Amino acid sequence: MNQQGQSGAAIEETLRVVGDRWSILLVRAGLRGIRRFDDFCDDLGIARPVLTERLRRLVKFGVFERVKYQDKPVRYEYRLTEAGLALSPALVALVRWSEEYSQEAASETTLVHAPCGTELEQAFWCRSCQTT
Amino acid sequence: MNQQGQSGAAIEETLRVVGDRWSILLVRAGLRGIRRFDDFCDDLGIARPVLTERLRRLVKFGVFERVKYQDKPVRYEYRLTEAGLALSPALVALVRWSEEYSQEAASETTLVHAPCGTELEQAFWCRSCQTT
DNA sequence: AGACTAAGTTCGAAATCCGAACTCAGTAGT
DNA sequence: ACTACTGAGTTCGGATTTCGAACTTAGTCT
Repeated sequence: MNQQGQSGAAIEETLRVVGDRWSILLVRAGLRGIRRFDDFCDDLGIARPVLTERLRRLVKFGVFERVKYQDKPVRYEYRLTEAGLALSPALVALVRWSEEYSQEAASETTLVHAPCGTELEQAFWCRSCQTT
Repeated sequence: MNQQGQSGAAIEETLRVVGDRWSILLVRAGLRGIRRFDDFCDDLGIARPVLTERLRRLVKFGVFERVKYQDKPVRYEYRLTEAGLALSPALVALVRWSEEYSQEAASETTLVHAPCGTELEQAFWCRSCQTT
């Protein structure tokens, strides 16, 4: 396995979208089913004005979408888009890292292969060679 | 594939270490071979006082180590530790995301399987079943 | 001596973040 | 019809972070 090309702008690009202290946490909350403004607020302890700004930005970048969920008093909630869901491999990698290398690692999260129960590894996979 | 346990504190843990605007960029610079203070500074355009603070913190958390590389005028450089290198799967996942979902995606980075030249995918791999 | 290198520090100005209180539209209870 | 409540925000002044530019320190090179 080797690296080619200059991954120059690629990470900057992603970090421009989710590279602040809250956005990744918002995505994780979204993955856990949180959708409402006040719930994000309570769950993360983020300040309201910052939450407003972050959600707007994430909507602009296509990570969340703002969906009307009732009319009488018009109310909107925020749902992860396909692009937002696609961030989960990155989140998984970050969780993994804390489990293996963080000193305070007190967590127990594991991903398990449903058919056999073995803990999953995250690896590079070459589909044509059928090897890692 | 299914998820178990509450990944509650796990991501917060990682983000406490690399969750600011610069740390992940510093790790990426480290992976590209950058080691010296001024080079990090020039490469990222980070303000010097912030760079000082970030490197110290990353050393404290075991991502970089501060290594003396000459005596006469005592000079130190910063090298990624094993834990720091272990962040690369997360970086790869972030690069991938920008390639697939970012609007401005102008990048060309690919990881290639050296033996056969096929572009690598990132997937979950169950070692015992030998399947994804 | 004078210029240069490299890793930081110091400083005041600018941008962000924060909590707490407020707005707005509508609903529910008495 | 008055009051209380809900939920998605906005407004505000103060605290924290970040910034760029200039400075320091120790030692080398000419």
